[in-house]
Amino acid sequence: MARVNMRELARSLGVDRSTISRALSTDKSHLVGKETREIIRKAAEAAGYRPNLTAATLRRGSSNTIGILVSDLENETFITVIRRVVAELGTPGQHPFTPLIGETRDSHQTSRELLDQFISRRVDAIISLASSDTDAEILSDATRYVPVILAIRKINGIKLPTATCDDEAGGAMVAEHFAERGHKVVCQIKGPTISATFVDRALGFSKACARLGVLECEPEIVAPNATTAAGRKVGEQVLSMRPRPTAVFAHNDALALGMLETMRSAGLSCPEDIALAGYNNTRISQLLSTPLTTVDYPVEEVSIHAGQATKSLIADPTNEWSSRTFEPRLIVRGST
Amino acid sequence: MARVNMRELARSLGVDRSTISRALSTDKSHLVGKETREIIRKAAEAAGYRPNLTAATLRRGSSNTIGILVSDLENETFITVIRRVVAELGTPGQHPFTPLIGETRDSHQTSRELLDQFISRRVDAIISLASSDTDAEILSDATRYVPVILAIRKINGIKLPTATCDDEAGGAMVAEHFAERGHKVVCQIKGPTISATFVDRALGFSKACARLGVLECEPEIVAPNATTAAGRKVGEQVLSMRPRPTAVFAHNDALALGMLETMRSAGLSCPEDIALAGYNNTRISQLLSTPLTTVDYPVEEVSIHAGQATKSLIADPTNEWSSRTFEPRLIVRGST
DNA sequence: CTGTTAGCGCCTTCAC
DNA sequence: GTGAAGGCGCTAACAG
Repeated sequence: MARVNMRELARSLGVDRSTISRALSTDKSHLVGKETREIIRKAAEAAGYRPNLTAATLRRGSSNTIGILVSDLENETFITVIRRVVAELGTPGQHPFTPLIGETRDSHQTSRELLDQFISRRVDAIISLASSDTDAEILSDATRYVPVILAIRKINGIKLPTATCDDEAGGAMVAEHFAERGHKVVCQIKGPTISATFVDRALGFSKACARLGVLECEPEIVAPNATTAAGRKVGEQVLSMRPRPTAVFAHNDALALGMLETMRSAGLSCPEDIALAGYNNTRISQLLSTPLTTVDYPVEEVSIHAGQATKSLIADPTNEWSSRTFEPRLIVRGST
Repeated sequence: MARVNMRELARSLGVDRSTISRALSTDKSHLVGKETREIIRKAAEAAGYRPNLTAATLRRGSSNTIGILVSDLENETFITVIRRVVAELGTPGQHPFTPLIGETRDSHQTSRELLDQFISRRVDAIISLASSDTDAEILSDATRYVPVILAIRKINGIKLPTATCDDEAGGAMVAEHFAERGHKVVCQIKGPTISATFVDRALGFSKACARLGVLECEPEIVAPNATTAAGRKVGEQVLSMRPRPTAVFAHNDALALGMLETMRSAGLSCPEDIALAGYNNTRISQLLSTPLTTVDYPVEEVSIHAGQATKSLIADPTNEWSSRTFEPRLIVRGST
């Protein structure tokens, strides 16, 4: 694994290391004579020279890297936001920021370790799409070293720039829709309450139900994860409720999918026996046998705001940056 | 953004930098007196000391990091393999390897840039789940600096350790199944031919058709991407074929999903009007109104083999490591 | 436009 | 069990 460094390259060309450095940099190459620059570039290419970015980072104090924390790589909404934010920050090469992606799977331990890694590798900013309330401390701790931006999932009682969706409004929309359709007895399949997202969806839904005189079944149902598998499992609890709800609000599309599967196994049809709504408007939601009523997530706005906050804070960490909440939109389809 | 370094920490405690280094390391802390070690650990914690891993990497020559190249973060099979391989290599903290994930979206340019980044950041190994034939050169070039392992997608005519599925066999299985069901006129929705995966699936299917006397419609249909959107689009070409095929083999489940949607829009039902098979056995495939016949991908075996090859080559880059091909399995469901 | 020089923060050999 | 010292490869002052 032969590795040429600047010193050797310089020696072989009879110039100084600093000239090589300048010639190969994007922003200082104009300081080098055109001919010299070309010679150096060719020689570097020929020698298979690869700059050691860890050395550059050490020297420069910054790595041109951003850390992205995501709770679940199988969640389409997260992936869309990651892509959009990465595009906003510029592709590697053109723009300077290379994204480092780490998946937490909602493990506090993993979150802590990945945050440590990011900080220790001197990322220029951290964007968390994985924040749960239990991470409040480690995340605000991280801000002592590097700007931290939250997207999708906010944390209450912590002052960090955040781009998120008005989940309370989203939950309320679903409740209002159920009421309009004449449902009297309903229930929620809640996502894990460590995430403020799900707490807000639940709250918005419950408040609206109370206001509209719609009954929410007891006991409350909380899925351990916001996944299809979990939805399938807790779906059985829903079916055994008495009185049985005629409409169910699942806190995301994956949970709704699981619920749908359980219903199918039980020989129940949707929406005739039980109406069902999800959240996020993921691609599958419209491909199902019964297309799913769901809440469209303002992915675009959230991504752009998060990306711009990140850029601004990298440019100057003392910049003030406001948190913003964007509006969701109800999409009515065949399942309700 | 206050950052304490070893030197300052050492000064404040009246010990030498090297003692701090030893006390805080996992493998050399036994060289430090028990008391001193505890004092140092506490002080580091209190001061918010974060080791600068870029400096450590520079000094040590290796980063305890592996680069993972993936073509599409929305592809469930890739994500499953990533998770499995990461688990195989150990979680950060416990084990030494932190995964850096980069998405190429099948762009040669992006692949090249990410590879450069990985090499320049001195990753200890690169696992590519994104290899297309056009990347042959940059990938084998990368092996001059760091071990490169291919998973899922192999590249023909390049000698790299590879863990993949026997896609030719998988394609043949589908053709045989179609023949058994009595189909005489069939077609394929092929994935992009830059990936050997799809070339093999096509070849296996075509060979078996020829052998079994099943007619493949002309002209061949190749989707620009292996996504649902692309499947929906080329699906229209399929419907306009004359004679119209009675069975369609889509090269993955996402393409099949798109085809299914196009069929539904055209008022055709599956399998009555057209039978449909996919590939990968992704979770949605069994959740569809018409559960999809598909080919189960040997995810577990591929991941384990790739992970072990990676560990072995990190330990010693000169280790011989064989490529292996694992067997797929046909899953027959309602769509055929 | 190019060379000289110093040092980023860490780990490791060597000495005691 | 601890200290001293050098250098990993690079960039940014400063000089010329």
